[in-house]
Amino acid sequence: MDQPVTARQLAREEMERRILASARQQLAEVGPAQISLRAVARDLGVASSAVYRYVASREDLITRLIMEVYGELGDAIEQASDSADQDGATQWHIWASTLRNWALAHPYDWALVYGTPIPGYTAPEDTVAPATRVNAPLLTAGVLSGSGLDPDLDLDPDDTTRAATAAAVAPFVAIVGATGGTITTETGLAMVAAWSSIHGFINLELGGHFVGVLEDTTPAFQALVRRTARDLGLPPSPAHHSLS
Amino acid sequence: MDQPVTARQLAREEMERRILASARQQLAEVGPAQISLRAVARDLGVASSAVYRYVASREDLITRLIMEVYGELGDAIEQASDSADQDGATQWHIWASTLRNWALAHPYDWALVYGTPIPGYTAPEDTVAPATRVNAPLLTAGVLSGSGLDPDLDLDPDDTTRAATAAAVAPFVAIVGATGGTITTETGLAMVAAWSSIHGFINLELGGHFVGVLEDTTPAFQALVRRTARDLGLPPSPAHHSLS
DNA sequence: GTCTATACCCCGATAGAC
DNA sequence: GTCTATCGGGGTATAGAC
Repeated sequence: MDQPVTARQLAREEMERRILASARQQLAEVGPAQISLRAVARDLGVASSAVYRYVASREDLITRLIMEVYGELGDAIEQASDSADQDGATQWHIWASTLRNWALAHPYDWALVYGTPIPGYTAPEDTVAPATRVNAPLLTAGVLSGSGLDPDLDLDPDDTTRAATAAAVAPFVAIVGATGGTITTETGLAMVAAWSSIHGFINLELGGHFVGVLEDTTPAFQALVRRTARDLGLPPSPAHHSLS
Repeated sequence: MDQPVTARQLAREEMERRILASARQQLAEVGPAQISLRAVARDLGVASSAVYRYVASREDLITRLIMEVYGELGDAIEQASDSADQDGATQWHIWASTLRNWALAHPYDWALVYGTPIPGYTAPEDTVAPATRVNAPLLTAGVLSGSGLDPDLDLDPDDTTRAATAAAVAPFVAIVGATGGTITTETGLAMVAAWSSIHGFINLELGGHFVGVLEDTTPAFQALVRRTARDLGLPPSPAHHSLS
């Protein structure tokens, strides 16, 4: 089926690349909800109708942007993850710090994928796979398998609640199980909590909600990461000063 | 200075009320970034120029919306807070649950104040006061003062980092101190972490990021609240089954 | 594959009559 | 205080010539 690469194909790919790049820049200037095909066309110096040869609609453009952003964030996460030893606590620190640093450096890209959903737009299933990559290091690495989480950490008030809670996180526990590791319900809950706190901190920081509350956000975030590492049952690691 | 209430004033207040109500509805339909004065005018059946007699600009309208939303959320929080005993752990559970339930019931209102910032819009200082009310119960109530946080919970790797961390949360510690309570740096950090995790969970849930990960989000959230209560050093409370 | 032209919408904000 | 009219933009998407 695949023809050898023709000049036509190369030109098309180049144009697609330019369209995406222009849209990315626009995203950083006006935000996700205001992205428009016409602005892309203006930026590239072509007629707006020409863009429709490469992008089916505005929705399609946004979908591609989302996949590209997930891809780049996934790359950043993987690259940072690979360049370190496999110590669980270290991996966790690296993952969290990389996520935050990337979000601070690319706030609109972050908002596109983890911010307020764009009204009237619903992401197709194509975006699920690249989204998974971002969190993959946490599941596949030894982050959780080495968890020495306190087994007597019983937070559930009664058996009924305990059962409902176990059922609630079952899919997550199964996902981790599919990667080879095995975790308890309690560890799954700790993971969701840790994940939530990282995202929450980043979003609160980006939203300016720490102004007047935190003098310097970075040490507070580092403390948060250390706290969650402990909650995850990860053994204390050596210094992490260089992780921002 | 204040004149007795004239019919003119009543009419004006009624019109202002309608404009805000219409904008609120629009917010729920098209999202914060797409709110427009013209749509409000259309909705109310008046000329678009007439709206400018009541609202100075689009920015002004958004600011009023933000203050109104903060006000309503603050009301909900205060009401829920007052109708319960003053046990710290219970207050924390109520605060977190009320926040989440309100967010799930009013996702666009939530997004307006805690979601991705609107590009090109920066909130004036008028919005700070109503925003504070939402978190007030956590500071003024005995939530933190009764904290029996483990004093040997030393998460900081060295003295330099410890000092930087203490300086980072100093404003927050001071805010709590101004309400009469006194907390340690460690408790302040725990508070920021707990706050972050609640917000993060809500935003991840609203963004659909728990689909396929959590079968039921409510028990997971309850477990998160219990976990953060423990992190805050709050003594375990009796049952909280009815808090959803 | 790109163009012009078009149909049919949207917006913020202001001027001036009534 | 409301109106019409206007300036000067913005947008999605398609049709049809080249």
